Amino acid sequence: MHQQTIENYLKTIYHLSDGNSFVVTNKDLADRLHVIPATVTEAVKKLHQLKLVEYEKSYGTRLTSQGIKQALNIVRRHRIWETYLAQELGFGWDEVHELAEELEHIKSDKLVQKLAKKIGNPAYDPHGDPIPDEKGRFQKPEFKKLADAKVGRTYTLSGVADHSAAFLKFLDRYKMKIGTTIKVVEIENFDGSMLTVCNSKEVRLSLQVVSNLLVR
Amino acid sequence: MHQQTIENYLKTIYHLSDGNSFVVTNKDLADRLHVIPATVTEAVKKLHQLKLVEYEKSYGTRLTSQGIKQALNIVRRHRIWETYLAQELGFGWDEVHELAEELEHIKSDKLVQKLAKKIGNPAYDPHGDPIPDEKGRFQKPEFKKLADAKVGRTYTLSGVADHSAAFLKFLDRYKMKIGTTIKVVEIENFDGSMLTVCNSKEVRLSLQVVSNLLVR
DNA sequence: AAAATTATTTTGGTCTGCCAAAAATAATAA
DNA sequence: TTATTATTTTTGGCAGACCAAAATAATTTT
Ligand SMILES: [Mn+2]
Ligand SMILES: [Mn+2]
Ligand SMILES: [Mn+2]
Ligand SMILES: [Mn+2]
Repeated sequence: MHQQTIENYLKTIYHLSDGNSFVVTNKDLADRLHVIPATVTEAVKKLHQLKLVEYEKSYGTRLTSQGIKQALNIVRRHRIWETYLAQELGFGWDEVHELAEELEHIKSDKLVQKLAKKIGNPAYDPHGDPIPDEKGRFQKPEFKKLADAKVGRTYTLSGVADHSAAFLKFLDRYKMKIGTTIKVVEIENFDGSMLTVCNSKEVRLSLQVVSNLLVR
Repeated sequence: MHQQTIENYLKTIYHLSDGNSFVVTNKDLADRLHVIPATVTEAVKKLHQLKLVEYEKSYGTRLTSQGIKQALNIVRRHRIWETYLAQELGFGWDEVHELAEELEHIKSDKLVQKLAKKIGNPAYDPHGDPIPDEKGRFQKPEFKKLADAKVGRTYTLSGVADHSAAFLKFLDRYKMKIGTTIKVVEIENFDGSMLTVCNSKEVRLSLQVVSNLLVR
């Protein structure tokens, strides 16, 4: 099995199982990886032989501890690259994911280590996602959706649930980024939209938007 | 054909034809790419269909202008990465080639452009090889082998003919790098070795070594 | 000019990652 | 508890990148 294929499967299983080792379904994997379920069946069998996943047929797949370890390493690489590209080379947070998707497969721990050092071993990537350290450790931040926030309170934007370039560019237009404070002025309970104050301006944000903004 | 395969073939053809469009032999390609000649036969046929090479059977292969263009772009990427890794991330000149061999395939001109800018759009890579610009232009420096140098003269190390880590580390031990001046004190015509002065020290260099040192 | 050597191409396979369609299993709705 | 629907697995195939061995062609030696 090609290393790159393995890595993409492991990372995807990891994300679908929400970081923990919940069982992941073949169809979900197929959808995320843009292949058909039959392809996934074959792949997870091979991953099983490599002892990277536990696999019970017709039930699902979960990472073994070995699998988690590798998955975390790839996640680390991905997020280190994203952060590096943004901080060191001036890429926008809407551009870094696609590039990191390729760069994460470059096989050199030394390189990742140097990149990380250069940007000061950050704990979070440009989207607010935590970066595992060399040993895979990280504390997951306690976010909540802005959609679940209370009127009158002020929050700090700390993450995004939607990583699409479209959404991130939308946020750019409102100068919203990780760290921006958002005050909830009023919630329209007809459509769930929120009136907020953001960069000293009043902005109305749709339910779509506020449920993809993660705040603290 | 996989893009990466194409790129590796084009780059190798380019190097084997010494930058110009000399005809390259199947066997030479096979040796450099670590495949057997039969594989090359298949590959060059496909490259021909893609109009990237001219190919006359049982004669050889040469890059078309389209092929040269692409080859130069890959060479550019490779050398930009090498320089970036060395200058910006502190990798040794003996380490950068292997990494660049992977990184050169990341498909983003914007990335390469940013890397290049960060290191000041250099004209030469850490081994003294010229870096083509975005349009593929570069002037090839006029090197000569130290082996062909004259007694009593002083030269500047400007390139290396052998890019192996072993050779580069050897040079490191003598603190020789691009820019170091070398004075030829004496040539032993029994074995072709040279007595030189290098970093204010007398050093005897074997024929092997002096024929891989390119000087100006 | 033969003979011997070397290079190239052809032919028949393997392996990997994928898909389409059919068959087998769940899971859900009626 | 049947149907109906959704998911998973099996089966048979395809394309790409490769190789081994045999068949050709070119080059070099004698
Ligand atoms: Mn990403
Ligand atoms: Mn991210
Ligand atoms: Mn190199
Ligand atoms: Mn180089």
